[in-house]
Amino acid sequence: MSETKITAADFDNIPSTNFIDEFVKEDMAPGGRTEGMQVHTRFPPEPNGYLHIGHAKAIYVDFGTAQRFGGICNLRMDDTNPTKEDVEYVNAIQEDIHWLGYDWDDRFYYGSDFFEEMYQGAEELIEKGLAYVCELTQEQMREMRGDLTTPARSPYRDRPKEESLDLFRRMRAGEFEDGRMTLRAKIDLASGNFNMRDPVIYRINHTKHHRTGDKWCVYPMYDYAHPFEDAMEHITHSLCSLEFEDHRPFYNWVIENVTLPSKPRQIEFARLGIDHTVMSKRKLRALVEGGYVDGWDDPRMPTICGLRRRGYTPKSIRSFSERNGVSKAASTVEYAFLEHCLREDLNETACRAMAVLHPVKLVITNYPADKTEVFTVENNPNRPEDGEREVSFSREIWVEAEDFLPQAAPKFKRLYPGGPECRLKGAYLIKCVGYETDEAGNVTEIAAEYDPDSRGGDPADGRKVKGATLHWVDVKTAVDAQVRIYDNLFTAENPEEGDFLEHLNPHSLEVLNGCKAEAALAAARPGESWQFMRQGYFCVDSKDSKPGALVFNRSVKLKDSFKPGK
RNA sequence: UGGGCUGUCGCCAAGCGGUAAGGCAACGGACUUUGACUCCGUCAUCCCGUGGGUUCGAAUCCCGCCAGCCCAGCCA
Repeated sequence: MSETKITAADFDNIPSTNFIDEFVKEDMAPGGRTEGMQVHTRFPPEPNGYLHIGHAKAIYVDFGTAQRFGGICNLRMDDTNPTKEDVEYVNAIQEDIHWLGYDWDDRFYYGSDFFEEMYQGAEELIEKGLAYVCELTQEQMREMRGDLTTPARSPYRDRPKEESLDLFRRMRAGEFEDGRMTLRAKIDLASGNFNMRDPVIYRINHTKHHRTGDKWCVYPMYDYAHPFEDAMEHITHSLCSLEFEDHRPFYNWVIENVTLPSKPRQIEFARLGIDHTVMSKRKLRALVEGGYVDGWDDPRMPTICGLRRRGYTPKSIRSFSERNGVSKAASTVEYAFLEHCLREDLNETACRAMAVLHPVKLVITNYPADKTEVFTVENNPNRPEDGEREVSFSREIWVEAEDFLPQAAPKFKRLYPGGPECRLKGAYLIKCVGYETDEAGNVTEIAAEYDPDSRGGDPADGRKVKGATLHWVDVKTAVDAQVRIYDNLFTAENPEEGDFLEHLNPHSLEVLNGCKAEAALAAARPGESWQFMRQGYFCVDSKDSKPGALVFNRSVKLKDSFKPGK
């Protein structure tokens, strides 16, 4: 995080990346609302589930905005509803944010840190005649809320403040059961904005809170708690998603009417949507609890932990968030863009290796049966500093089934009898001379001849190689692996429409057993990503991989310009 | 139907009165011991949801209309 102190005069020199930056600059400018202050934001998740890629955008907006302006960003667990929240999630949330590469130093808060102050603030509102205890039941309140054109009502609205104060104190003391009464802000029952029709700001709930235990039985509502927390933490800019735009008038009402140490400003932006997946916690939870996926960290999930297990890197997710931009227009980004950001990072950093997903044995008929050679290949052509590794080669090797065809096909420049000379990456040039099949006609073995004068892959006479370069694995030293190939979790572009479970993709997971990998991969570590030549990027599974039993998750496939046929 | 917000290329997104950035996707081509990467080129000619208006001049200002999203939890 940036340590630089920025002065008001410096703000003009910081380029704006989005409309929020413009607002911040306006506030920080001479004469502005927060002139002379340090930009201070916060990321306020409710600890009731795991973080997903949508949160990654919010994290980027909250932490990133602070960073750009030399400011700071707090992490706050918004835990004002004990019936939904649990400590289980608190640690996972912190871990995910750190993994993404952001840090809040010692500024870690809980909304519940301010319960006492919030309570005092509520008494202040009562004393000012701006809040009252309402005894309407939930059903009655709903009935009396009015509708789009008729105002709401409450018979308790004009109750003397002494009476409300007494009742509110007894609410806190635990005299009443859940739902018996509420504290409401007294604003405008006829407002076109329902959030201003005397919103409930405190409710009774005798559930044990994950942090404060049984200390409280009255809890503040989000709309009251959030501006309060922001002000207590001296947040200058409270960035949140679009659905809270309607709540801003009440946010400001609280800031204006309760004695608070600072006056934050709420700015809303559009939340992130990605096609072929769902983002709401409710739906993600349904996928986990319904057993449709393996858990919150299933590699198909858009959760941070799922993406991590899939092989996504923090850098790729940050880049995705940043390059998506921030605006107020509801958007659904294509999954292809997320994939692009990952490829971009992995192409740079992932070591190459050879592995065969659908192995077929290829016998080099003119190569001695008892001979083994060792070739040296670079780990990453983009980064010579990553070194080289050795691969063994002998008469029998595994090659990819799709690299062979019984006969020629348009544009196909790999193996087929009488086909072009192909290069075995780092080894020799070969030509296919035949093949064998079983009774069903499946190819069981391919026969080829090699050119002994092409050691390393370069023909001695310098002739041009017509065929493609193929990856391969020596049969003698190959290690077995399981490979998991993933596809979209949903077939529909927007599964949010209707019953989202109807759009589940039955082929979102394909498990391949008996895959062959080169010997060096036996030492691969969980979480490491490799590029298996032309097959994509694969991450060693962090849960199911054990020594001697490799499991790879394909994070993303490579782009492929080869289109068979014509 | 009341309130709030949004509408610029298939998907994101700049643009803030001076004559439509960029990225992804797509499509050509070059290069290549990954049909990857990289590189070059094409991709909103009377156009910026739409109809008017103001102006020498508008995607940008004004008015109307249309479409989409959010709000009637003692959830966040």
